[in-house]
Amino acid sequence: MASPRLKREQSFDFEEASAQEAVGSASASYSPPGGGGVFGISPPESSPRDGRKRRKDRPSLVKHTFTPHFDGHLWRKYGQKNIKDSAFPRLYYRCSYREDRQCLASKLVQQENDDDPPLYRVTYTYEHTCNTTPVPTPDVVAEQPPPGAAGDAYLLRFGSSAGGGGGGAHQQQTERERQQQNTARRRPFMMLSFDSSSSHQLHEQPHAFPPDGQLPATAAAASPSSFTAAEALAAPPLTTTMNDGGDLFSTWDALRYGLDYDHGHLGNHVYLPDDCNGGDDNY
DNA sequence: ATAATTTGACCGTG
DNA sequence: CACGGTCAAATTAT
Repeated sequence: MASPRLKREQSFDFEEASAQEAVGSASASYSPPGGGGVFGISPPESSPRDGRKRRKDRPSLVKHTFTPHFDGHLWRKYGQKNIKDSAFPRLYYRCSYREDRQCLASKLVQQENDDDPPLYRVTYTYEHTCNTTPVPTPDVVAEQPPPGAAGDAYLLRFGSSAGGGGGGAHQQQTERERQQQNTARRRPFMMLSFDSSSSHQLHEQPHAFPPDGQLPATAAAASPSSFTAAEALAAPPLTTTMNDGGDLFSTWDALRYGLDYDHGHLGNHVYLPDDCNGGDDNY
């Protein structure tokens, strides 16, 4: 009858409290060279009896990006809630290794705008204590989006996070985003789309990318002369010219080819410009 | 069948 | 009291 809600032992008490906002800065690189990292906190192993840390005390990192799922880590969605202050629901993700490696790393993904390339505000809480090496994922961060001014172009910052070669964590994106018609009525902004060899849940998608690595004409044709992420992505010359310092290309190249290799099971990642969900907010 | 996801409800903090 | 956050169970997808 009633819901047997068991008493959960939520004794999350941490020390340290540095809520920094790395807005427009891809400096959110998780590289703890020796007990530091972005958060610089310690795992909750002490006796959480006295220090009643408030929620606000939790170390969190705010980052704006168009690819909230491209941080090189595996996240498991554990909740979704509608925020009164936001027209979009907030998604709660936790490290998939939380139970395996006690990784308390969690992140909140909230859509800020419903622009063609929806901007997501990702709030990272705690660092990954797991030993999993993040896959080289390009971070597309938006730099200070115009609040009210005519934002014609966002400053997309392409950065590569982590550079491990072993490949421990795989990106996994399993959002049930219904494929709506790509009506590029507004700005022909291109979305980042990575297709893997293995077909996943998106059986509805026959082919997101041509084998030759060409960008979908959907936006390609729609962007006659405008800086778009697609251009930057499609820019990398496939001619093995070995451009020194081509970190960007290197990353992308590895992403497009390295990840393409079905070494096991890579997650598909298809970003579609769907104007948020249809009114499907079952409340 | 397994795993991840989804949704609702409860708790904590402000 | 209200909002936000998390957990638990149920459902769905693979």
